[in-house]
Amino acid sequence: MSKIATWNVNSVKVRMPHLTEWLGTFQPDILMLQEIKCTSSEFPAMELKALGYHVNCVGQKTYNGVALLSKLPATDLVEALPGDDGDSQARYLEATVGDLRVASIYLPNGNPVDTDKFTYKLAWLDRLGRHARSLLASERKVVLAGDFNVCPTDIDVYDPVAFSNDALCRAESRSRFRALINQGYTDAFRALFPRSHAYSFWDYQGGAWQRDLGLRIDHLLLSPQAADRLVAVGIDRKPRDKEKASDHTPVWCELSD
DNA sequence: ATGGTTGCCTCGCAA
Repeated sequence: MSKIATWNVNSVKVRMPHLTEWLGTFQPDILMLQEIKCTSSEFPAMELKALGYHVNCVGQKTYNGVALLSKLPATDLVEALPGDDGDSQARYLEATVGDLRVASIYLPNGNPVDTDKFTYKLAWLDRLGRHARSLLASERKVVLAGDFNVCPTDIDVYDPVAFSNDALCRAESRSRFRALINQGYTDAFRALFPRSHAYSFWDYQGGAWQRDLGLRIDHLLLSPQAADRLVAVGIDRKPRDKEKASDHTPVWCELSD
């Protein structure tokens, strides 16, 4: 059995106490991190190695940044989403861990929608779609995990009307996410909880966490070979309830061997 | 009500 999780930590340096505690109690085999908000050389690799994890990351100064923690070593690393050599933002890390091909993804937010940020997001989603198709063709167990910054449907957002023009909910974003599903990827959480309103992100503002005004934007997408092994999935709300919490909380799944 | 909060080598920007 493998426990695989994704967590947008919103600054790994600030979140190290929560991260180390969560690793110790949950004991994931693979954890994909987003928004580490530091360069690769600043990443606290030594402390995480001391907890029994192999550490790989793609960082940049101030913004973005993704990482991969794994109990088994990671090989054959791809450190940027293929398809645009001019894209220098640290948003993608893919590797082989055991018999899994995994990717840590931090998709562009895309707001405001009347700017080039939205154009960049849609282009990034198109690139991800092309690359995801090539991964699917490998017929391996693939897990695309991360902060997709897409609410797939209206049940994934606490106020669909208020968010209807937000980049996370716009039809252009949802159609591209749905295209991934239509290729053959399974949204792990939705596969086992078809109707539940469960969120992975709550804004820091306005008491959103206390009022459960959230969005489900962190996802685990499984290739058919991985989806056949899916035995459990969940959203661990406990870290979000702590002092100095990230605005996201971990999403996890278990795959049988 | 154009508010509110967090993190970043900050005096605004991104989320």
